[in-house]
Order: sequence, then C-alpha cells, then structure tokens
Amino acid sequence: MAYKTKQGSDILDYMISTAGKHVNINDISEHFRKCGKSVGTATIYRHLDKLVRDGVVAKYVTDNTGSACYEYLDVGSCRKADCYHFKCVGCGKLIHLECHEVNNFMTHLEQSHGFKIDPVRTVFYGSCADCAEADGDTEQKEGN
Amino acid sequence: MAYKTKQGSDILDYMISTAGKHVNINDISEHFRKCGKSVGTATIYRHLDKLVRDGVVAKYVTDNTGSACYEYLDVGSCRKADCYHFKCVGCGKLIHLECHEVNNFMTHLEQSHGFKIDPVRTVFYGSCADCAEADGDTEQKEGN
DNA sequence: TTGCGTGCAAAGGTTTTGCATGGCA
DNA sequence: TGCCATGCAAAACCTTTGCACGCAA
Repeated sequence: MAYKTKQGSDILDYMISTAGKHVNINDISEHFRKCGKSVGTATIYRHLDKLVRDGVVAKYVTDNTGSACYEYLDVGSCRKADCYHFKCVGCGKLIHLECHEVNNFMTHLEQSHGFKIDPVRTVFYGSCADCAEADGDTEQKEGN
Repeated sequence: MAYKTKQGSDILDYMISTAGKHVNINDISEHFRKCGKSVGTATIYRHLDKLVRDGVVAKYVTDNTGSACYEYLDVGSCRKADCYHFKCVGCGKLIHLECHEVNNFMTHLEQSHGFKIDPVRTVFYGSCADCAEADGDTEQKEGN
C-alpha cells in the first residue's frame, strides 16, 4: 500500500469514525454500499490486514464461525500499550480495561516467564459485573 | 449421542491421552488414520462439539485462518480454573500458563472491577521468549 | 426392531489469491 | 510512464448439514 487511494482513505476514515466500536467485514461492506461507493471485499481485507499489521486497527476473533471483528485503535488519545480489552460473553460488551495491576501483571509475565503480551491482540473473556450478577456462573448464551 | 459407539469412545480416549496438549481436527483425523481406523470428519466435529458443551473439552479459537484447537480438561487432577493459555504470534505455539500471579490478578479483576474471567475462553497473545529474542522480523517461522 | 450414529459428499461461510484493468505518483 | 491497488471471480479453508446405511440398545 505505497500509494494513497480513495478506497484506502475511505476504509481508514470509516474505521476512525467507529473508534471504540467493533465492526466486521460485512459492516464495512454495507456501509460503503449505503454510501453508494461499493468497495471490493478483497480490498477491504487487504487494507484491514495492513492496518492490523501497522497496529492501527485491532482484529478480534471470537469464533471460527462468523467473521472476525475489527476496531480502530485511537493511539493518539489513549495509551494503547496500557489498554486491554475485556469482552463479556454474556452481553457481548467489549470494555476497555485500564488498570495498574494489568501492567504489573504483564511485566511479571515478561520478566518471569519471557512472555511479552500484545495488548492489541489480547482479549479477556468472561462476565461483566452486570451479567455475573444476573447470571450466576452457569452457561452463558451468545449475547452478540 | 445417546448411544455409546466405538468412534465416540475412541475420540474421548484420544482426547484424554492428549490431556495438557492442544489438538485440532486434523491431528485427530491423522491419529485415527495412522491407527488404521479412519473416523469421518463430521463425526469428530459432532463428538467434539458435544464434549465442549459438556465441559469435558475446551475449544480455543485463535485465528480465523487455521482450525480451532481442542484440549481435554482434566477436571480431576488439574484445577482448570488456574490454567490460562498464551499463544505466541511469532511461532504459533500455544502454551500453558500456570502461575500464581495470574490468579492474583484475576482475583483483583473480579474484586475491583467486577470482571469474572473465563480461563477457558481467554487467550493471551504475544511473543514467547524464543520469538521475542529472535525478533525484528515480522515473518513467522515454524517453532513447533 | 427402532432410531441414533456414521460417513460421504455437498453446502455454507469467511478469507485469500490470480489476473486484467484502472488509478496514483 | 511505471507500478501499485482494485475488483471480480475462483480457489482455498474450516465447519456444518443432508441423507442413506450400519450398528447399538
């Protein structure tokens, strides 16, 4: 992607406009279709792939069935390195998790275990306060 | 699966024999092929699906490309609640992470943030010691 | 005998790839 | 003008489903 193209900008713009939300290929495709400008699926995949490699966008995979979802990482306003994600399997909410303990823990992992965690890729799954309360601990339903 | 069948037992036996390791559909298929008894893919999926629903086996999805991997949960001898997974994005290895700090951290998350983490679904992404060392390249080499 | 489990193949879905064309620099 | 990006369609992949047959109870 050495060249700056209309499609590339459109895709990035759309990702920025959805910062904090999660979108999948279908969402993006549909958005462009609604706007009258249809962008090929392959192009979307190719650009998203690059954005993910560049650390501009995060890719979250929750299931083999269904498509991956992507999220724009607002690297400017938020120190992404200290920012982890927690996804509630109950209600489907994806929550930003900013917490000193996280960093301490990640430092421990790196120093004692040699594991260098990538915040952009790592998602914690579990139940949020609301869902844990309403649900107890039994099996959860797909809330997505 | 109301009936007890040879295939069902074979699949469960194999899962038990690989306790602590991660296998995918292909591994299972190949194992049976080597043993002379070939089991249909659909059958493997169907049984694994049931085992996952029953909580006997965990299913980990790390990427949309590549197949999901499964792990027998030795609920008897191993406190699965204390067992997390770390996936190296460099070499693709999936590593068991057993560490007291993890538990402390998870407890903190639950008590201070109300997040109850599900160990079976949560996978940490990053670089393992080997890959972090040999870093600098975005390429992946086979580390298995 | 009843009806579930099996296995094959086809279908279903997402993602990737090949190739000719169009657009950026 | 020289390449890169695009877009279409086909391929590649994993997973699920339909259906006839075999096997467990």
